[in-house]
Amino acid sequence: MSGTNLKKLAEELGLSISSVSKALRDSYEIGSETKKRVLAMAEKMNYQPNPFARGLRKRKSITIAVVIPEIANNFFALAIDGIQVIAQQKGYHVLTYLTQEDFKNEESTVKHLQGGRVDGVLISLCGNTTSIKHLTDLNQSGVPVVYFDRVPDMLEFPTVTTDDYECGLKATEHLILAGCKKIACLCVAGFLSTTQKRRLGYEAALVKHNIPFDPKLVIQCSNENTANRALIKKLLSKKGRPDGIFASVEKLAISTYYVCNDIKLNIPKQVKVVSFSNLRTASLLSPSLTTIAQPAFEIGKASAELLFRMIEKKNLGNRIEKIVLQSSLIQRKSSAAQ
Amino acid sequence: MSGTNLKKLAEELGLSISSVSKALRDSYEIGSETKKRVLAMAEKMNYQPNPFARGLRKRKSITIAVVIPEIANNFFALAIDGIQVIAQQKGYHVLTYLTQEDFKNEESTVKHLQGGRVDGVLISLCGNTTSIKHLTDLNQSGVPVVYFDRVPDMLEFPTVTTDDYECGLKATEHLILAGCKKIACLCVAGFLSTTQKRRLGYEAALVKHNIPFDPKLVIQCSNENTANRALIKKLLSKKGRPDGIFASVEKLAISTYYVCNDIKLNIPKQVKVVSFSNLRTASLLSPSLTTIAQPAFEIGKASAELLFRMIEKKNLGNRIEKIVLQSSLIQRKSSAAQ
DNA sequence: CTGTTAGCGCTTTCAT
DNA sequence: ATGAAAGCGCTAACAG
Repeated sequence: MSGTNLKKLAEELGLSISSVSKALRDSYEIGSETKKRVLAMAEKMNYQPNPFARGLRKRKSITIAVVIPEIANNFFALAIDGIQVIAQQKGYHVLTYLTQEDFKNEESTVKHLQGGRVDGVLISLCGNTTSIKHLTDLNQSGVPVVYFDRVPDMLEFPTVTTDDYECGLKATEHLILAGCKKIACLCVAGFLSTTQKRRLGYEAALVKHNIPFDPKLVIQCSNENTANRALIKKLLSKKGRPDGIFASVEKLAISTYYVCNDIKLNIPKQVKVVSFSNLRTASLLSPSLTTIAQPAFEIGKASAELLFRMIEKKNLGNRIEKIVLQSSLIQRKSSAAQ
Repeated sequence: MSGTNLKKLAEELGLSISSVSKALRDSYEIGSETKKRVLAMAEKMNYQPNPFARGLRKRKSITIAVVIPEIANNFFALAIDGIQVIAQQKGYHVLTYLTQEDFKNEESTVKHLQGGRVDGVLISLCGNTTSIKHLTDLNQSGVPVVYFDRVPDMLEFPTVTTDDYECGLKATEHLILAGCKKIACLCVAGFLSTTQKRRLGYEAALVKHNIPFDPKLVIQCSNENTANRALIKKLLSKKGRPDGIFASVEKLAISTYYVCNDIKLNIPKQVKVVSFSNLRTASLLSPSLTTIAQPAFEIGKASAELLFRMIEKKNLGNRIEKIVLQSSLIQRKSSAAQ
């Protein structure tokens, strides 16, 4: 039992509960002498206010929730890092939830957030999310929601994203300029706007360079690594295989890396690969992979900052702010250590 | 405003607040007819109990805190994953805090946890933590604390760790058996038991194989990547450089990888490297790095399970349980894709 | 400047 | 089987 509460403090000091409360909150109604005494005693008795009592009374939790599909993924880990930095600055607590890429999980998690547990929510949707009613409900119950990276396809929400279309184009163009004639696009199935936009960028690059679009070169992958690897292996094993690969998410680039290793295909001599990723992983991947690095940390920070702006202004998404950050193409110089 | 509370539900149903409360908690005191009506109305009005009111009343938060030095680090990301899985099973919420390897941060974070915000704490200490008074205080105030991975050096606490000494020995022995004559040990400075134990394992392996111990080969690194790289570069640039490197943490292995790339030193032909790491990163690192993979996900799960056992039994650390999990040495077959 | 009081939403005796 | 009432610890309006 921590047990040190206002009542005990007040008894010890011979003051009333409310005076102690006011003294601790540095109210102008309290004399400086008394304040000192109270502060000293609070320190001595190791007093910490009960967050539940305060939350109940003030109808404020000083807490935000972060809902993400997974965390064993550099992008989200870095994003959380950014979120935490801002939250800490603001004196907020951060509840983290993993949906494990499962819509059912996302739905029940968001529902649990209705009761007033948090003052705001940051979310990156999971791959198979089709409806966001659970989130609009939450929003209507008074909780501001900011979507980051994996955002709903509609226009009416506060979002923080990167320039996915442009980067899909840039990445594919990079392969074309490197001499690739037959470029495959590895996508993840689903309605995620990010993947969609990247694929559209891929197609636009082909059009721009007068390369015919072959739907058979667009590979719909899943969340199953082994299944994905089988698909990629099949793609790269047959003759007439592509000489360029655009992996629209990091995971698929890693799978490609594996498969190439496995079937002894040299990157970049036999196949060139360009992938979305982030700085840290990019540095670990074979130096021969070119990557589009998303500013994950900055996305986290920007999302949290936007959310806090909304919380402070009690803006539930009436004035919608949309932020788009720039990714950068990173091409590592080939190395000698191979 | 969510606004749906027991009072409104009760009014709508023409029942008393307490009856509705009981019905929702499936009390035997309420008739099954009434229960159905209540449940239906709660569903309809999208009722979610206020966690603060409940927490205040029941003196229980259904929340745990996870305090870690950083998250943009595969080990901790995977550990959190494991923790979340267990917490979700138990219906608990998870507050995450990053200390950013800063003791001051760790101290103030832990202090904020005193007020009853959480029912238990999982912590991995930061590198420069020397005293754990803040944690023993927290524990005495009634909050069970489980230490994982980076645990205090003393014996009296519930911990979840890996077999660091054995693995330090195993890793070094691996290098010796691979023919290395001059093996350097990259450590991080500080009182972390993990690093200490790994270094002791390194020394033990040398003794076992009659290799003289040269203190100049033990490099004390820091949290500064650039400084570390400079140290490693210096180590590997001079003639008479080591032919084997034991990196006691993943970060240092990555730095080594960079430096070797930079100064065109071939791994493993010119320098063999073995490092602590975890499965996912191990697979990204050059196939020529051998790694000791820590079961990060399992550590997370085991830690959370231990904590919940303590919470349920109101065990504040009187009966101390210590869990040691096994790491495994992973040697990737060299690949053709280089 | 300090104290009294009501009440946030919920659970839990205790009555009925 | 249902309801009334007290109280968890805190804040804020109102008195003094």
